[in-house]
Amino acid sequence: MKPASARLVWFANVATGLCKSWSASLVATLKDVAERAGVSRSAVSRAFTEGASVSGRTRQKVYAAAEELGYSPNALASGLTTGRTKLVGLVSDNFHNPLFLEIFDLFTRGLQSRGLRPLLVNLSGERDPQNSLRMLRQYSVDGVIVASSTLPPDFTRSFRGATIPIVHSFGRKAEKPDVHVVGIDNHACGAMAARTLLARGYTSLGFLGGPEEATSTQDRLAGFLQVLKGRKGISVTHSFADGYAFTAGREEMLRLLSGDPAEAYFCGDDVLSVGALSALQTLGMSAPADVGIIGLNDMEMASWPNINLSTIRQPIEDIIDASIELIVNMLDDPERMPESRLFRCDVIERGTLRPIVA
Amino acid sequence: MKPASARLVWFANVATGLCKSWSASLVATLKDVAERAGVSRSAVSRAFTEGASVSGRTRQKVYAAAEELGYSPNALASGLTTGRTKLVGLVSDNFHNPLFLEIFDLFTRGLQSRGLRPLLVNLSGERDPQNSLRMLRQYSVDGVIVASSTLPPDFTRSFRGATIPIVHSFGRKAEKPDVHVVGIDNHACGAMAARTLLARGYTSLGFLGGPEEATSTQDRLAGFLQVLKGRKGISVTHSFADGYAFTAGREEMLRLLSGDPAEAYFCGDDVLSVGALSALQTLGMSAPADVGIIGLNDMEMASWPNINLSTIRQPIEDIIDASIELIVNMLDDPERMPESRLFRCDVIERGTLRPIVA
DNA sequence: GACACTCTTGCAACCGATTGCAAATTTTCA
DNA sequence: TGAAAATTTGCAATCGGTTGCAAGAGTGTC
Repeated sequence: MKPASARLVWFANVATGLCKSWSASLVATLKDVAERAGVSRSAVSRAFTEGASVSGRTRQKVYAAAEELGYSPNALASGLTTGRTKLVGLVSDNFHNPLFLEIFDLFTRGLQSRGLRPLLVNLSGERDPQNSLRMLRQYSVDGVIVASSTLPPDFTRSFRGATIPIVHSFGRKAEKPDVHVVGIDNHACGAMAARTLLARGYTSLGFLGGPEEATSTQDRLAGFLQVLKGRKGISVTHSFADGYAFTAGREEMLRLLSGDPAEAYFCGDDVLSVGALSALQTLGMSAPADVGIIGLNDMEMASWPNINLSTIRQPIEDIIDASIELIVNMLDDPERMPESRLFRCDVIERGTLRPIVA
Repeated sequence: MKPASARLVWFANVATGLCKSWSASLVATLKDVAERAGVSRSAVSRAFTEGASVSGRTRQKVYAAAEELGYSPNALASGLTTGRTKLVGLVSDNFHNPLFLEIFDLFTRGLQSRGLRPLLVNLSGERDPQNSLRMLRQYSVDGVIVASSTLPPDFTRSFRGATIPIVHSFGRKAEKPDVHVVGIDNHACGAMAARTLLARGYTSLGFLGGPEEATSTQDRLAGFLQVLKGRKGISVTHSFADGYAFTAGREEMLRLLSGDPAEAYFCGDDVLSVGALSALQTLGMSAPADVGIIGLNDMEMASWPNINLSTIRQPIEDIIDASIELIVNMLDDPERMPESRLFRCDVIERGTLRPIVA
């Protein structure tokens, strides 16, 4: 069970060129490098550790030997002793909303640029966090990012007991959250949508939400209603789509249009809006001529000229940057008090709402 | 540096309830379980190993102790000795084509269901595989899946030297590939597109491809041209978009329409087609009335009623299943001869081509 | 040249598991 | 009942690193 180091040295003595390709398969270890450089294993370890006590001369020798052997330190072995694996769990349950491709792109790049590695976990309907938590603990991840706007509040709560740094991105804000939350104020966004529609003179308004059990849906609806409640001359209705997905939005809008639709709808997510627009189109209608539509997120597709959706922009770059920053800080200070970090949203004027009335 | 096991036992003696929450933070180890169950560490290890030699009685004792301590084995430590981490590198450079969200969804679920964990690597423009390769080696991944239809052939070639199981999904087929390739026959798809357009009576045909350097673009074009070359009465043109993305497709189609456009275009990817359709719409035109469009992939969006794109379906589920199956097989037999595994594509008739001429 | 001080280095224990081997136990069968 | 066979168990070495500690080398000063 120890051919690697033995054989390696042999090849290393034969020819550097050959060695290079072999070292790739029978991976070189600390010990191999130490022997080749004529120093102790500790010396090699220190040479690869920022700020460790090594002389320049030793470091040179070590680097040279490492280069020849194609050595690079085993992150898992070092994680075993240091307790730092640089692995970060990236947990999500939304693999159907195109926005999340943008989100994964930003997360992976952000983590990579800080030397962290995303271990992707697809919840795919699993509501019990215990399995994921156990799995992530098995891999000794340094931290966990949960990216989801739909998970029930107790999902992340389970992580509280475990002293594992966690941030919930796109989660629900709270005065005293169980874990760090980075996202937007969904309640305020709902209110913003309501005011936007009012300013354009709509008097019969509808909320076409995502799944009723999603916290984001609940909060957006609550904010929407709070602004409108009790206003005279304004009627409000609301209903929910089956999920945050195109088809769900389209179906629900088809259903609404078959009855007595509102003048304008606030859709709980852009992907729902796009579904709703498709429903309009199918019935020979369009926005804003027949029905006004405002979405939420400003996903890339919203700006496509054939969609041109008026929406509320959620600053996903800021949210993701802040999430990563929080995780990184927590690596040093895991006990840090959980806080909610919220970012402002803005209305993006495009072509699915009629203009503001004077 | 060894408070975990020591303290843990103490708590375990005090109260099981308390212990549970603590064991979550100061993670219990093999040793803790062994002590609590009154057996050796080997026994505990064996109790958690499928098919190891343990008596039922010991196993019960161990499970009971493990349950009380909230123990689950450390995957990294075990990976260190067994050489199996159950980590699989999932490498991609396409985070802008919505199709890839579907692809990531399928990959992560497929891997997870086989007990493997995806370590996501975002190439984000990096053309040199050495960095990723080194990184993946550092984490001792059991295998690597490269999911990309655009990477240059020598990207995966670098992995050949390393005896690390690798499959290239959505890659270019070859007689004797450097690594396993799973995907479609892009050349055949190009030919299929050409024949589809001919059958509908188009006489002036265009290829609107993705990036010229992408192997998939090159092969699709070659197949397209091969069918059409030398046919009299048929004219062919081709050009390339800047990337596999909406905007790129739209821009290129706008450019084409400002000149002397063909009667029908084969777009190298659905997302380009959607961009092209948007361009038509902007200029007050539509498909198939003014220009015919056929795409490739059949991404979810292609079936949305307001897009309704005629396209060639790529069976991504099959491709992904086969890729995972290959990786799993290679865990046992890493030296397995690389092969190309190709799946058939089918034309999906929707609304952007005129009907077949009699 | 001797002494005190700082910087380097190697030894050896450790991280949390696995596993070959031999001893101890149980089972089987005459 | 007893010996042989089969099963279970623990010891100790190992995987690839890290790190506290003490010894060794190097520097500066008088």
